[in-house]
Amino acid sequence: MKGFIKVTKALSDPNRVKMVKMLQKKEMCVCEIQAALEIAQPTVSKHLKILEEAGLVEYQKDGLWVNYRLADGRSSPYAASFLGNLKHWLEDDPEITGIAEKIPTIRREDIKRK
Amino acid sequence: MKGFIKVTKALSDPNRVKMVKMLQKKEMCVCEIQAALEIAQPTVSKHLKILEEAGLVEYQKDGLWVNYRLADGRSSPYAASFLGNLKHWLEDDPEITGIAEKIPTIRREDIKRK
DNA sequence: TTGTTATATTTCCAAACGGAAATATGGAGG
DNA sequence: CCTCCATATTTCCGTTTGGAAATATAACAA
Repeated sequence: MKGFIKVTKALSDPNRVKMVKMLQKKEMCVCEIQAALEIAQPTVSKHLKILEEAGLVEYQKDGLWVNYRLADGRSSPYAASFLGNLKHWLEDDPEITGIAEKIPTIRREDIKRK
Repeated sequence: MKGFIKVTKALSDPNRVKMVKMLQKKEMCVCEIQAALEIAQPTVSKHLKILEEAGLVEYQKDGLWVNYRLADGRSSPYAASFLGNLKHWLEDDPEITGIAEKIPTIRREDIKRK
């Protein structure tokens, strides 16, 4: 039960769902996700941790960057199933398509922070 | 997006998931669900409303009783999909099997309130 | 009508949640 | 060593959530 609740809870926040949908397109680092969603960097990190603990995403460090990608589903059958469904779900959602259009314009080298 | 979030939010609480699993066995009234979960009646009603607004359950009045059952899924494709998955998911979960064993012993005529 | 019963709604409280600001960590390059 | 820079963690704040108690609603019965 706990594993199932972790996945549904992780997917019960719009920004986290958007992150999953973004990562369907390509692997992204924290700062790219931040640029796409326009929320603070610590907030992005917190959300990504929740997704990771639910078995929905995984990451790989590359120098200073941390690249996140969709998990393969080995750690949670529930996560695997939801990730499968989300491949076709929400594809026509305006919030999702808006972000999808924005992604190609985001390059990690160009991101400025204050 | 909103419809999807409603379903995942509805299924992100253990008691609500238990309600769905119970209703897979049979149609139940509020007082029977209350007896099975051992939580206060207003809490049961509140949870059922959340499940109903997510398109996961529906109800039919029968005199004083209100019988809840799983929705047919027409109101939400997400709800329909999750209900399908939940038919086999959590079947061996101890929390779920414990409740499943308890259900046959609950008869609405025997339930006493204070 | 009055009373009784099952359910819904309201009200309140403590805990959890999403968010941002400040701070800490840790790798890369002088 | 020291300084950047990307990310993580901590801290705090306002909002939401799950819960129970009190109250309201609605349907049956006398």
